[in-house]
Amino acid sequence: MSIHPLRVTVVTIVTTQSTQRLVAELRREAMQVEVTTASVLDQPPVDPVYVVSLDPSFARILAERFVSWASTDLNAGLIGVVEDGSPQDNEVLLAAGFDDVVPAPFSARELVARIRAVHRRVNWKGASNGRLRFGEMTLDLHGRELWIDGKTISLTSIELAVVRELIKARGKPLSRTELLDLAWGEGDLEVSDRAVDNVILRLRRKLPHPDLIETVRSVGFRIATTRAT
DNA sequence: AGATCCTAAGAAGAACTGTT
DNA sequence: AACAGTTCTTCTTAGGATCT
Repeated sequence: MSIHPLRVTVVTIVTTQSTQRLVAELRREAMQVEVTTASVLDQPPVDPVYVVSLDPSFARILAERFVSWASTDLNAGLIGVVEDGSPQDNEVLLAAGFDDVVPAPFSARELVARIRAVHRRVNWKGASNGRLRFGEMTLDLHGRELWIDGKTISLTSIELAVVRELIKARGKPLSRTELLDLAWGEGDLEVSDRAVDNVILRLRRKLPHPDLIETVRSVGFRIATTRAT
């Protein structure tokens, strides 16, 4: 069995000593590393993992841009490295959709381990359509897991189906009837609207922020496109 | 008043364990 | 290894409480 080196792109605005040390360490770990600037934003992602070195003054602005860019490809993972960042900076990046955040100064070995972990998640079972992303949520369709704010939430099959359809609707409200058709399927099984209510309730209990699923009165439910923090 | 939320209870199936 | 019994998990329904 041949082993292909893991491809990693390091994105940096300003190349610092810390960045150089990071690149050297990744290469020592037999990773195929490319260093680029934010101009990478203009191109579709080609590597499985992108390590983004962020100055805290840029972090908040750039975070959303990076995530929207990487979301166009369901196989790109994002790790933010924040120079002199605060816990609040980490929270902002995780909430924006980064898969992981490592505050500098960091242990190179720890970062390498985190890269491998994100790579495993991103390339789960090698499926190209195994993940759905929307805002701060990433849904692993195969592993039945939802990642929010760096937390992993296990879902049952019906919870997974409901979240999947809400994410696919991308903020558009879905009625209970639509959710029954899409998540439960259009088989002979008779399921009442209350079943939808209860799955939504269970999901809200599991989510770190229950308001991520909004009730649209007289219409149905939708994934929140914005959330007050 | 109608819509939504929440809790409790029961059914069904899956997973686990012990015995042969 | 195969089977049976037990336990656990998931899903659904019903009904009352709360909200708009």
